[in-house]
Amino acid sequence: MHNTTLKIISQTLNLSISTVSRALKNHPDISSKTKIRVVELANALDYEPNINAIHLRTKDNRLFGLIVPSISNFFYDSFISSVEEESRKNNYSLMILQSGDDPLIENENLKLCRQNRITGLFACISSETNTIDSFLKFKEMNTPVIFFDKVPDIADCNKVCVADALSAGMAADAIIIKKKKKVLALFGNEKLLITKKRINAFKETMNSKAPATKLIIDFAGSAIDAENLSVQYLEEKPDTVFCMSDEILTGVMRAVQKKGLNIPKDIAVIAISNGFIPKLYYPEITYVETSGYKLGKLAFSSMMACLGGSTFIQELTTECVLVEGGSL
Amino acid sequence: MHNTTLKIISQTLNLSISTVSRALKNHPDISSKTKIRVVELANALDYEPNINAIHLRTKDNRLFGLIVPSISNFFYDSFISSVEEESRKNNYSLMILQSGDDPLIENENLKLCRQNRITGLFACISSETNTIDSFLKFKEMNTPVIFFDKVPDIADCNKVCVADALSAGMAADAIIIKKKKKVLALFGNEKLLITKKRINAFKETMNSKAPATKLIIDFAGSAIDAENLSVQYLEEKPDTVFCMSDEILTGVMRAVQKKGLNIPKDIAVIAISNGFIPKLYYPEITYVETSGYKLGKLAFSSMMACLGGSTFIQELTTECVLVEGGSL
DNA sequence: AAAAAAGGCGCAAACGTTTGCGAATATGGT
DNA sequence: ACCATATTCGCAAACGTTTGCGCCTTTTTT
Repeated sequence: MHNTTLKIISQTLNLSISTVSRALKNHPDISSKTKIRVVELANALDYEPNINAIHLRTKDNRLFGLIVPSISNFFYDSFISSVEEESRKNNYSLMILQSGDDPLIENENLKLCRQNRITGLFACISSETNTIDSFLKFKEMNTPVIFFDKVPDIADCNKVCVADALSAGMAADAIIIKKKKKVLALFGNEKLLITKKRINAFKETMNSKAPATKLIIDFAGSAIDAENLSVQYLEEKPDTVFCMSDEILTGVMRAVQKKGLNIPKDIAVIAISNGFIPKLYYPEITYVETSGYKLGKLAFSSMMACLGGSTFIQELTTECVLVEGGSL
Repeated sequence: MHNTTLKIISQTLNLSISTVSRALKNHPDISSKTKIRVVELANALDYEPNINAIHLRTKDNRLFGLIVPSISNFFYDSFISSVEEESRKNNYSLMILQSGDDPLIENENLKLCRQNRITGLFACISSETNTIDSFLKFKEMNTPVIFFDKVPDIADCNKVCVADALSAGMAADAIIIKKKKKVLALFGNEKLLITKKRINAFKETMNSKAPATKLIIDFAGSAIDAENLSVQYLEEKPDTVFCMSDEILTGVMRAVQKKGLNIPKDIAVIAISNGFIPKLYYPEITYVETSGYKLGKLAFSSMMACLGGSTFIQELTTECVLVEGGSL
């Protein structure tokens, strides 16, 4: 059983608990002789401070909550990976929870976060959530909330996003440079803010800089959807297909392979992606990178800014870059 | 600020702290009248019990630790997802940590787990770890450790694995049925137990049931490695390639696409996989499924068995199934 | 009607820390 | 030798719970 406590150390050393406590934190009040004695015994006994007692006493839990629709997702997992890394480096623990896109579970998770007195929350709202009141409770208690990726459509909250509009515009630019004439553009869930932003930017760029280009636009709710739609639209012989996300890309690629089309000879492909999926194919798919990893770093620094006292509400976006594969 | 405590409730209701505490847990000693009063006020004040105080008092932290080389991995993320789900359902919190395959970080993580007095640990050891002493410390303190996926090569510890030997054997059987004559088999890190098991089972099955089949066997440390090796070995015109893992598969597929080979006409492909990657291609890759999700469920139930008092050391494996794509 | 049982509640200790304050001892300056 | 100042340490309260025990009222039993 693991039960070395300050009390035990103090008793065997004939010291008071407070002296031991101070000795272990290198407090100037304590002589170096006793410090050595204490530290040595502590090591010998495998002493580990009881986190619960510390948190109870100090009221600082050094714990972040992170809520995400699903951990098992090629964007979120890299985001989480990034936040976990930073948290550990900064001596914070991280409680990761998944909502399954279910507002009920989401609320349970928020409750868990409140019970655990988290010092800050990273939240990606589920696509079914239509009220964010429970999130606002945290603001009342002065716990910062950093929304990421899927953020609420209201003003006064901290958000970090990949550059939604910019990335779609960059993809459009890349298409225009290659002088493509007929583009199939597939987007995700029509209701999501991220979709709206991307489709608007994409359309606007195309219309303003290359108005002659023909556009076929549709929305797919899943990879399967994207595959079926692609099979259908490829009959119309577009010379390029643009995919708003990795999920769409996987569907499109299956359709392309199914039809036996050669990339980039028969058809060009470009996507907005985290970077993992495009590298699975040969030639690699050209994509505008929206890195979950970078987003995680950004979210974390935003969190630290809030904890540092900044009351400045801000909406940050990661920069994004075009990664050339051979598909365009 | 969030600071409703039992004390506050008790004072405004002219009750003792203990009565309030008991009322909230529906203790039979308390009259239903006061129970109602207490519960109503608690709700009105948004009372949430302080987890730290509870844990300090009860010495039961209801917290699991989970250590994995990387969260951002198509096998582990589903494993984690599964464990998180079960933990939440059973009112446990989960602390997820990644080692980055670095024994030093691994040790830091273990320390964090000890400090947090976790009630149990799910551990996947890094491939660089050569001593598991720090893991054994947990056993001394009666905290169960369930090793998963990459498990130590010693006897007296609890392990859950995908059916390493069986899955490789099944893949071999599938190849034999198709009467393949020359098989390129690529495996992962040679030092890992999982690799040893798979290669032994694969070889044995092939040798005993189809001794005439030519085997080209090699090891790849990464997807890039696998790609390069494949490009090289494909010159020898194997009719089939077997991939020990998803990582290997992605490398092989890039090589196949690079060479412009048609699946399954020019070459057949079969893998051991989680199921995600094989579905990205057309035709889908035939694979023996080793589900991270199922493994997570298994690990969790094994953990619960340990906590339930079972001292029975066991090594469990998930069943596995052949999923036919069109690649063989 | 007296004794026994049951119901409803409070006291106080304990979990393992941190920390303000005061007390004892040692050190320095003149 | 004396006072002032450092140095080193201990006391005790506090963080928010849980829980064994005992006390005072009621109700039930005989």
